[in-house]
Amino acid sequence: MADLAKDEATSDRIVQSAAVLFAEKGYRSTTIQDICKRAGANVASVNYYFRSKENLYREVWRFCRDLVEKTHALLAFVDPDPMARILAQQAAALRAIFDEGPGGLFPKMIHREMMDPCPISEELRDEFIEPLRQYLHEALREVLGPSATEGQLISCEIALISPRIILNQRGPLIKKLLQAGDPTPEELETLIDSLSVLIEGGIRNLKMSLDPGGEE
Amino acid sequence: MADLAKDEATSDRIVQSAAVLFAEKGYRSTTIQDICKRAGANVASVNYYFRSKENLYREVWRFCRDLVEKTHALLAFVDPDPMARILAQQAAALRAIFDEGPGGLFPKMIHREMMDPCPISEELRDEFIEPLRQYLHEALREVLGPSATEGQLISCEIALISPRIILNQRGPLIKKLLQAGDPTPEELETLIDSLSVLIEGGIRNLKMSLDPGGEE
DNA sequence: CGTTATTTCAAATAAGTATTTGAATCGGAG
DNA sequence: CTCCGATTCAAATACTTATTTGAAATAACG
Repeated sequence: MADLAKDEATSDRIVQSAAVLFAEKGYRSTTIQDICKRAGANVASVNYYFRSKENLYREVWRFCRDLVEKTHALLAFVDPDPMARILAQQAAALRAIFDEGPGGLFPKMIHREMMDPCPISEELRDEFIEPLRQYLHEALREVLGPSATEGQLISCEIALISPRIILNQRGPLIKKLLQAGDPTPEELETLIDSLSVLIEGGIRNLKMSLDPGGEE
Repeated sequence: MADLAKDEATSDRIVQSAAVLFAEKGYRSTTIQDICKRAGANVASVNYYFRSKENLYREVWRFCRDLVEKTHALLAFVDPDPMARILAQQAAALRAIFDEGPGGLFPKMIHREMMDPCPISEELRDEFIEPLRQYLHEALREVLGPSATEGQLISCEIALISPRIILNQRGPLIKKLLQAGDPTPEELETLIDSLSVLIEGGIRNLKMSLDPGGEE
């Protein structure tokens, strides 16, 4: 039987290789052959251990989520200031995108999935993605108050999440904008800072347009 | 010989069908069979008239661009206030994304292309996309002044362009956020308004962080 | 060692899609 | 009408990629 506890079992190597490739290129653009080459395994191994590519994808999601939960309990520390929570989540998400290590995998999977539907999108969204979105939604509601419409909250969510997705994708646009390949750590901090300043000013402005005599 | 001037020549029907499908699903996800079915033509027609899918794609770009130039001369009217130019471009781009008519095709092609590289990305970017980006870049420079770094300008570009791309893609995220399918015209205007308020406040905040004693 | 279960592998199969081909059809010029 | 080039078409080809298969290699265990 497959001894999954052993160090370099083939099925483990496949999950790990697949995680990196799915996070980087998405479900559809990653072929079984790529995965197996990287894992040093035969093409038949994926179907031997996981029955199908789709099933391997499910496994990879669990693997990445468990990785995150093992390292730092997500959202454990809750800042009382909702704006601080929003900005912290944003900064963490952006940093994860450029994190080469295994901690970056789960956010990358999420951002891929938001863009490019795979055959089991629905299932994944409810289990892995929706909770994080809810967290953001509630923080926004708290910042903007009861007079904000749902449509306005959604606009904020779009403004927050879309840069993450775009930066994660490393598509033609980003390649052009970040000419010199990936940003250095300092450039990354600058980027995160600027995007924070933009989003914070944006949300403040929206709040002001709702509630001209704001309390401050 | 193919009489392209005639009303419903097959090659015209193919270009038009292809434009709609490429704009909606991107280069890779659109098959020649889809295009031909929509155009009521045989699968061999694409290669008969255009030699290859790639070449048809080039043709579609020219077609969409010419469409735009015929209807409203792009960027012809230049507002002296750079912030107004930025917001106008943003609103126009967002509206185009939900425009069912042929005028929406060109922006949709651009937004697709920024996300999903096709075999001739480089060529297209230089010819069709870069001029629009330059326009935005210069307006941002004018708003933020000489003390803004290039990195900050790029952050603004990302904040502006990424919501467009995400909304254009109609991917899983947007499907979830805009539950009831496409927004009604009123919802669309609300969305555009909110995003405008967000971006305007964001850029103002960034300017303020550069130049604490702003002239106003 | 020998038997049995597990794992690996190269090759076969299957399914999707772009491209090519050669015959059939159509439409206008003579 | 007849002929000829232009167009359409169904079928063939080529390529990519997921999946299956059956045999060979390996490990487990008596």
